[in-house]
Amino acid sequence: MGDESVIRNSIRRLRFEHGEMTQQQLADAAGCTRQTIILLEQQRYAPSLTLAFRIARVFGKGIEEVFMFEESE
Amino acid sequence: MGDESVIRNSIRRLRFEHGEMTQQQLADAAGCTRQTIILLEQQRYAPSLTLAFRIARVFGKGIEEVFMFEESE
DNA sequence: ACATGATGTAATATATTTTGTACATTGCCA
DNA sequence: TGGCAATGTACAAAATATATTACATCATGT
Repeated sequence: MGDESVIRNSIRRLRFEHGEMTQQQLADAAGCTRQTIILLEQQRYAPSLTLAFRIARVFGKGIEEVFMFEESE
Repeated sequence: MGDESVIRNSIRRLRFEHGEMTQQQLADAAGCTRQTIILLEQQRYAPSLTLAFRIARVFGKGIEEVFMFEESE
């Protein structure tokens, strides 16, 4: 899928809205590494659908409230 | 993420509900290969979040209407 | 001044998703 | 009967996501 569609996310904001939750705490809650959270917050890549579900669930949100799909055109 | 959480999907059903849409047509509309659609319909793996968004969008649905997160416990 | 916790960087290794290609099967219809 | 469209299988290769480890920086509190 060599397209230019991009996925943004609000992880950083949500983390702070959840009592200054730490990257490490989120990683633990979502079952991934802190490194992964860092890269996601920096919008370096889109997560797997599985991880997206898990992260959204930590915040009690739906996937599309956390991750935004940005069309190519 | 070596866990046992599983993602199910309703692609096959949605395809038929959309005028017997062909695997190839869906693949084209979603910007992936027919092979990928086949494997997804067989629940062989979870798609990337990007592809999940694209497929859902082809059907005019939200991600969570097409892909279901199944908790480990 | 020092220790500590939170964040960031970098490099490499592993896992997973997606493609590409080639071929098999089945059902349909001229 | 023969051809074609739709689906499926198998396998290797490419692309991408995630983990691991180790170290850097900055702010805070003592």
